[in-house]
Amino acid sequence: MVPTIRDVAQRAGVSISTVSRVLNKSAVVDEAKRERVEEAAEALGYRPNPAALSLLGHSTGGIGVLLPYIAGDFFSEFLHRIDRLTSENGYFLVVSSSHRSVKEFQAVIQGLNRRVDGLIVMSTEVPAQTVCDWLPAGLPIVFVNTEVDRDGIEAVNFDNRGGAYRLTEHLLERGHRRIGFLKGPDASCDANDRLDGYRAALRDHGVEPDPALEVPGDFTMEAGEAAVPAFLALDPRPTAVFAGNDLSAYGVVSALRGAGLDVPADVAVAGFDDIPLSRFSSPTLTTVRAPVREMGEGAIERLLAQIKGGDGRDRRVVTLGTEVVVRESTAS
Amino acid sequence: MVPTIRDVAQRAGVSISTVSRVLNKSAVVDEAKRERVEEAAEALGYRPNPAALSLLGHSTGGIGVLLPYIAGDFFSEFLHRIDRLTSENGYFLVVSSSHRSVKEFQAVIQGLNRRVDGLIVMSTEVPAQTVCDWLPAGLPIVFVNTEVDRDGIEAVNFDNRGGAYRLTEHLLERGHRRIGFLKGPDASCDANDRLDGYRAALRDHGVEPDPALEVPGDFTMEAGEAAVPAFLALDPRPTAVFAGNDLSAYGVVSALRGAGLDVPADVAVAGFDDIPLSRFSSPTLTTVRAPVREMGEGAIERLLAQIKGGDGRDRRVVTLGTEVVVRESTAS
DNA sequence: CTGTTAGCGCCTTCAT
DNA sequence: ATGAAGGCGCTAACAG
Repeated sequence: MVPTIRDVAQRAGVSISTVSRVLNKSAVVDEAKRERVEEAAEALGYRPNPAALSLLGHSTGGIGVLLPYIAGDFFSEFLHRIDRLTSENGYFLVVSSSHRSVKEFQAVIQGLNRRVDGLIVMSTEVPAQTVCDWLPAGLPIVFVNTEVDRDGIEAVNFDNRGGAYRLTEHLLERGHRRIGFLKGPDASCDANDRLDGYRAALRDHGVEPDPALEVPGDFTMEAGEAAVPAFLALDPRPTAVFAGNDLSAYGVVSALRGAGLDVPADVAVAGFDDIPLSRFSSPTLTTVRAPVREMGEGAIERLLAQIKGGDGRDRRVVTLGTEVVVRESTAS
Repeated sequence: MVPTIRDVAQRAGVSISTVSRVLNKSAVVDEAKRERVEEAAEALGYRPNPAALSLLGHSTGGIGVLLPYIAGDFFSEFLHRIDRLTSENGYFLVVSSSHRSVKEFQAVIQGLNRRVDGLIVMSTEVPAQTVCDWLPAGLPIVFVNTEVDRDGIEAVNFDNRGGAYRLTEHLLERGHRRIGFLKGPDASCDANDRLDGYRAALRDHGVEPDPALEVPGDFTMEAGEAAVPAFLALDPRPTAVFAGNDLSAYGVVSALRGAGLDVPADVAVAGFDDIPLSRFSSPTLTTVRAPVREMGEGAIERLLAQIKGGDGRDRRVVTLGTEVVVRESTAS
């Protein structure tokens, strides 16, 4: 069996309280006994039972991370950043990223409740306020890339709208006036913010947004391929397509080529996310880059601050900037 | 405060034992009381404290996953597969993927000990036996892509050596005789198995491996770029380079181009992993595909079987096959 | 300074 | 069928 504090006490010939005091340095203990206890603990390989600690209301040592299912590098990079800072601070990560419904999402988040000291939540479909209502007040939470509809909530977001706005401006500068937009999932706030930015840029440059140019999609490559016939059927045909994310942009590129059109000569294509592929594909893809690393680090830093109870924290939404990356797929 | 079993008992006008019996269906309880208890629990939103359960020696509900730092899709796809099956079975995932040293790796793995019911460990540098020695016997573990040096250990590996062997054969068939090999980290068993496969294929086809053709690397793109001068300095210069993984293969491609050489016309390049980029890059990359999905699902299934105590389990290493994917970068 | 004791929330005998 | 009591491992008062 795993040794308990009692085993250590027995081996050192002291009471369990003395052991506790030594190991937690919570009081002064006779030098000789201290050494005996330390030796005994070392010899037995004693480690306090985390369940007992957390039952006493102490820290669980866990940090929960809830993400939607995200493929690839955003996921791994984000988690990696969090992981580093988390383990450096003696915490471990409890991760969940597969929720097929809001119901399931809620169940997972509530199941995590007393298992972690704090939560980092990326919720693209459920607003922050709702998530908070599922949990006891006082549980530290930092949201990431989530719609925040109330004050007093901490979040690290990035500027979807601004990125889409500037990417659209880039297309306008290149002379495009008929710019198709491939939408993301209806419920996704990322998708909606990007659409907003696209529309706003058009308006601000004197181009009235045309609903016919906005084709439904869901961020998958298949949706990108499926959307191309709709774009090509328009009259006049769009000279550029702004896809809601890189993955679906590749679907668009692939289907356009299938239709005998060249990218960017016949139709320019742009995406959003700057996945690694975008730098290497042929053509390389014009897109918008999100500050993944800063988001991960920012979120965990603010969460740890909340947990450590520094009450001078700023309960607010931080929005990090995004950067337009111009590449071949929108070359004039 | 979060409601305890006592709150439920009080609200239902029964003792806590009765509540426990109802909620766990551990004994027959009077119909009327049962309903009252269920109502009370529902109304209060009662959920047993996981710490208390685990203190009683019951399940913690956690499954630990230890991975080395892996960029991109292998990581996210693997974790995603595990996550799905894990949460479907009512467990949650405790993840750690950043260990800069064996010491730290050991600390993390030991820290996870009583927090989880079982462990999935991918250890590319420390053999399975050593990891087992750090933990109490009896804790369910399944290794993934890890060197196993003793019987009685469960693991899901994939055939690094065979994949490298067959990819080398492919290059030989294309007529290459001077094939450079860009190595991975010395301590990585993946890297070593791939090197083994490369050498074996050469020998089996009557080509004596030349140590000068084996250039050090560490699986990063930078290492790939840095290695190119060494390859080009050889006389005769290699006509093909087999990089230990895709990422470093791209470094090689990039630096070869920088040196004015064409891939594959002047030098063929191949990698290992089949990252998503490989299908889209220019040129598309010849590589070896690992069965990520099967590994994730296989590992978690076998771990759950261990946890559920089915003792008819087969304690052995399962090695999944790999597949050579021929693309443009090695076209004749 | 140090040992004893009372819980933390829950399940599980043990009586009733 | 049900309530009372013991104890999982540990810390934090409380007595010495």
